[in-house]
Amino acid sequence: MNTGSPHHEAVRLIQAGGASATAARVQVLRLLLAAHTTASHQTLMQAAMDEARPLDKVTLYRVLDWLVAQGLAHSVTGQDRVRRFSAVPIQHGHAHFECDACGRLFCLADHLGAQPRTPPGFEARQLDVTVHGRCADCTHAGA
Amino acid sequence: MNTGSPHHEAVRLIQAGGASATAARVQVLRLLLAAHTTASHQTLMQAAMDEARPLDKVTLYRVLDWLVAQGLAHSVTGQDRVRRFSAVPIQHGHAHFECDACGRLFCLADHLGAQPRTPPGFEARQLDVTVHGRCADCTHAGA
DNA sequence: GCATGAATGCAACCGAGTTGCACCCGTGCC
DNA sequence: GGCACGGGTGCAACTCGGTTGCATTCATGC
Repeated sequence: MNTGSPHHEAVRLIQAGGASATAARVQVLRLLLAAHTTASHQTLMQAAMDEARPLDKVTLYRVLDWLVAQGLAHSVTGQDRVRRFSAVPIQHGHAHFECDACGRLFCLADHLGAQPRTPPGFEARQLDVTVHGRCADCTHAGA
Repeated sequence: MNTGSPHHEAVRLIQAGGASATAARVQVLRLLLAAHTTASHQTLMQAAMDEARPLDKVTLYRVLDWLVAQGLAHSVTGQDRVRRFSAVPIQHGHAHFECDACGRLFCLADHLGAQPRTPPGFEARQLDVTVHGRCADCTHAGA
């Protein structure tokens, strides 16, 4: 198979779960795979527009939710209250980096540290670590 | 001084910065101090209503922003995209616990683990750790 | 070809948060 | 006492991310 093509890679990933690879799903997943950082709903809308295949915003929300439910993407909510999505497969417990200057969110490869102790009775299930600061671009631009 | 009275404690904290302790500021800070968990904007609106001293929502937003700017409160944005506020003084690097069942956010006393490694060029400034799971109330209710 | 269900598109809606502006009220000055 | 001034407050309208309801389209199995 042609794993070199982002399009076919997206189709392959979607069909791997036995689901039908509809145009919208393939397009969104392809855009997510192509994005180097996480992508917001708005970014994806714009990207779809740019390639002359505009997506309905509701369809986009539904496709994104579906991708997250399928484990093909994951979402992070930034400080600006905007959800951002990434096609990185869920490595449970990977950290994020949020740039305070440009607002972009990056997935970090590094694993997490120890989980903080929770009060008695509290049942911890997942750890969510976000590093705030400046991304390489903004550090460079500001220096 | 009467540190036993939440009201006077709030007045003292506000005036410590040389600012005027207006009714709205004292009321909001008092409500925050009285809350055992973090409080959302809506919670505070309701609490103010309950004590027959309703607050304008804009005033509340402005007072909260002011309190955060003064370092008298801090805000956390949950997965539900709602900001929650706490009067706990900023101990840089304290973690939060977000209950997936009831949505409440708690401040954890425990310190954070090691900061994940960031890619080259990235400048880390602050670490934000949130544990997801079920709070004591929800664990108890669900069992 | 046709029934069926999932996926899509459109419009209207919701809720958190913001902005603009008028008003109030305490303070300093004459 | 009257008045200008400025910070704080209240109201209304707005923005924006996201959701819901519903009709339509499309793929799929029979």
